[in-house]
Amino acid sequence: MSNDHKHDHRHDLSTLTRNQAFVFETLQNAKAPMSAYTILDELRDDGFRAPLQVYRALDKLVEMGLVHRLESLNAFVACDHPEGDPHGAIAFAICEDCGQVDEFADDEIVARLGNWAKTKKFRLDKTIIELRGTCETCANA
Amino acid sequence: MSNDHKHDHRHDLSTLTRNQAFVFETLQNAKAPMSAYTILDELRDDGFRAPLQVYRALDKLVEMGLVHRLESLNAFVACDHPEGDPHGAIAFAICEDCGQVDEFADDEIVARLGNWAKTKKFRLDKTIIELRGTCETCANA
DNA sequence: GCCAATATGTAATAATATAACATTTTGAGA
DNA sequence: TCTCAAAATGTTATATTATTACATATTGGC
Repeated sequence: MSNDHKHDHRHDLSTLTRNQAFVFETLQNAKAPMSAYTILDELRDDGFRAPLQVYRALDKLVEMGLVHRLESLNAFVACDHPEGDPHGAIAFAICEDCGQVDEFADDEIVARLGNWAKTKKFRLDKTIIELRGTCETCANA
Repeated sequence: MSNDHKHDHRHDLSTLTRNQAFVFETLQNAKAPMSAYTILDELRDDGFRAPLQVYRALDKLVEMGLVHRLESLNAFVACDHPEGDPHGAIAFAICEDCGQVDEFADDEIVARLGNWAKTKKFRLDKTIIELRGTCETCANA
């Protein structure tokens, strides 16, 4: 059985620490995924000086489910889901052109992967689904 | 429509260049995914001296469909499929413990993702599905 | 207030990946 | 076979992403 549900959005934003809040806000304002180092550069003026400050905040935010890491980009996005709406595995569609990310869930896919895991007795911790391509807008441009 | 089928196993192994053959053989003999730098270290004795020699061979091998890149590991594995058996998107189940990778296909999942893309008019170039967890053997150990 | 857990600051370094440029090899067609 | 363009290779330097190690500060339950 998957435990992707482990990290719900139980976390009140007011419980974020100073650094976590800065990083989260930066990601929320971003139009596309950001690398840790890009975030760092944006936060120099707010007293950030080292990568670890960003990585540590990101670790927590991902753990809380407020931020997602895009493995195929080595970058991060703020979660798109309505506050407090917990979810299982999510798929990301990433436009190579404009960088925009569309986040969606498909229960049937999650179920099929869970089933495969069950059959193989594979203990599933984390599911990564990323689609790379071109969004409608960029395809028409 | 996905064009994940673009890179079939049309490529005769005899068409591999010297460097490609070395890298491919190294991956085929490996029990777990290898990073580019680990491959480089294994091939020092065969005249490899720089990362680019490995990355360039990997690029071609991935293009040919003989090797897969695991995005969540920044590592590479030799394709597991019988020679000449073309395939669409593949899922990888990666054991965090022993590193072994189980490669599988699920047409229904591919279809659903393709459908999502069609609906959103997203031009799908590449599908990444990676399951992180613990394999049966390691779970019992 | 005490103290343990958590968060932060900072420097150094490790791990992964690409840019830029020179040279060599390969293979299709004249 | 010769030619020449495409592909592959060699090499140095550098960019990008991520972690280790250690010191200090803050927070919150008791």
